[in-house]
Amino acid sequence: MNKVISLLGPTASGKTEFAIFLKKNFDLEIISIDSVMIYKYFNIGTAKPNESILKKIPHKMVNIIEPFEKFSVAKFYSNLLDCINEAHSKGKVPILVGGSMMYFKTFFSGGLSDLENVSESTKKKVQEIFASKDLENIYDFLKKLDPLIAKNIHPNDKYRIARMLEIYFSNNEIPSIALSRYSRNVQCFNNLNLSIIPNDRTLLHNNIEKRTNSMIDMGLIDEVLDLRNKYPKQFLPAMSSIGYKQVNQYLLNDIDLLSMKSKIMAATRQLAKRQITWLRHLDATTVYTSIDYDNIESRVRDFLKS
RNA sequence: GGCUUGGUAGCUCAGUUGGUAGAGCAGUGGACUGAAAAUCCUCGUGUCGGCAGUUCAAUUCUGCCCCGAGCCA
Repeated sequence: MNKVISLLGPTASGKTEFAIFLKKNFDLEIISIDSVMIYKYFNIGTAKPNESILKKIPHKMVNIIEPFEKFSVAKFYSNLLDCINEAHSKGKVPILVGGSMMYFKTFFSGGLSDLENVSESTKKKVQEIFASKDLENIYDFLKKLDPLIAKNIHPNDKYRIARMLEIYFSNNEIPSIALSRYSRNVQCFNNLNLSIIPNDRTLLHNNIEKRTNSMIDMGLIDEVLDLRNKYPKQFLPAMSSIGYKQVNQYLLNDIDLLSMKSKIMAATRQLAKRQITWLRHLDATTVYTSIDYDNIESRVRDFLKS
């Protein structure tokens, strides 16, 4: 009794509805694998199930932190293990549903390297380096410090170069050594992994268009306004996610309503593409080209019986 | 009807003093271990509106035609 079902798919592929359908037929516990739905009050733009659905059909890992809090894969992973254990202790099989593929990857590979947390002062130090030096120089520094790690990072990838410096300063070791240190709990679950890779991109794009329009109709702009009023000067990590970012640009008069919509749709399509790239290369999952209710349901039924 | 102006990649446009063209966006494929819905990389042949003329050579010059915008009647 250590079964775990995973259902992964790109945005707008209908996985959430499908998980709810499965939950009605089997004794499952839904655990969301979504880096933005974890935030409270980010509802419409994340396509989060509404409150009455969440009440009837609880989703773990949804609405677990405040908008101004910082989250991370590490926090996600330890939370996830707790949720899985809790479900198992209740005799339920957890079903992990979502599209945050790095989170899934972390779960499948049994966790992250054993690293020190990065302190605020270290973060600041790294920021100052980036403010005072050219990216090129910083990359050269990393290349001399740790050629192995630099090889895997593109010189333009500011984000990852910064992260490697943070790792270096917090662990007092070069990143490639620090990252190779694991205190992993070996993945000891009995997994059923199901992926949705839509074979009809046009259909997916149409769904994205419909869903974006309906988000706006449902009041996405008001949701962003409310968040801005509630947290006027705070940095909200989820504000840089799709939908929220573009509505903010619209509210600042940087773009008009029409281009706001088309930018949201484009960003969503790009997200779906990246998610599909992950799915093509994550192994050990059974791939479906669309949500095939009958086939997936019988697959789940067999798995639960076994 | 006359004058002005534009018609170049799916979209917005640049360019060729005549040698068949290139950016941004979109799209595609990919990378990705603590903000990942983030961050980053790869990929550009299109009757240069149509027909004819000049020319060794026209998308570029000339003429006519078609379509759009503006102004004048």
